[in-house]
Amino acid sequence: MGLLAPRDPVTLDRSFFARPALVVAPELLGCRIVHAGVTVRLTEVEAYAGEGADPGSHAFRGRTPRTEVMFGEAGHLYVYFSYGMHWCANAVCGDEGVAQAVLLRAGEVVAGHEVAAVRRAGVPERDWARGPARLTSTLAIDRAHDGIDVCGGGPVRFEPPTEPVEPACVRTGPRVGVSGPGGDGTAYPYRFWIEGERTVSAYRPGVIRRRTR
DNA sequence: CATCCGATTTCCT
DNA sequence: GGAAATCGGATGG
Repeated sequence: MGLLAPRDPVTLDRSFFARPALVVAPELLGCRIVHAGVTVRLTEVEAYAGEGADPGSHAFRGRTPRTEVMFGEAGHLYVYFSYGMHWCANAVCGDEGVAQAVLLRAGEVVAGHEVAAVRRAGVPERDWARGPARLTSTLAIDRAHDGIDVCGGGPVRFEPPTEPVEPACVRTGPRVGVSGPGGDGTAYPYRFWIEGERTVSAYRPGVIRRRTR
């Protein structure tokens, strides 16, 4: 398997997710997430390392009621509420007790166009899942799915790519919208995307916040 | 493309 | 009590 060969097919079982988020993240590119009649092929994700290791992570300062699922078993969804009106979804990674996750940032609808068109009425198709909150909106994922197991035959599931993603097309760079120390992203180039995809969200630097203590 | 601001939870002070 | 937030839609240039 040379550097330019397509990746081996992946099996999206629990052991797939029970690895470091930085390993899982690029392998999720091209995979599909299925829920409520719509299938999205992932084109952009972001890794979040664990407690104490990643100032951008919600789990940086340790366990809270909100972040509890991130510390739990891999292969569950961590869904959080953002800016008073949006929901964003992560796949929990790593060993139990290790709070790592991969944020599902963007993708393209590859099945269920009719359902998505109703759910996202008035929105151009390109934008249906172009952004983490748009993605969950199109898939009808919200608070009810926080903590849900995606490896156990439940309503939300992942599927491997139908066409392999060329590793040469995988790019990495600064995360989007992450504030706090390292918020410029350069210290944490944990975003991964597929080069040339129209659904990759526009880069917006995080607000660089002053030290809060 | 840039800027503006909404509407609400979470967690720190 | 209040700042900050893994954002997105609207509007203006």
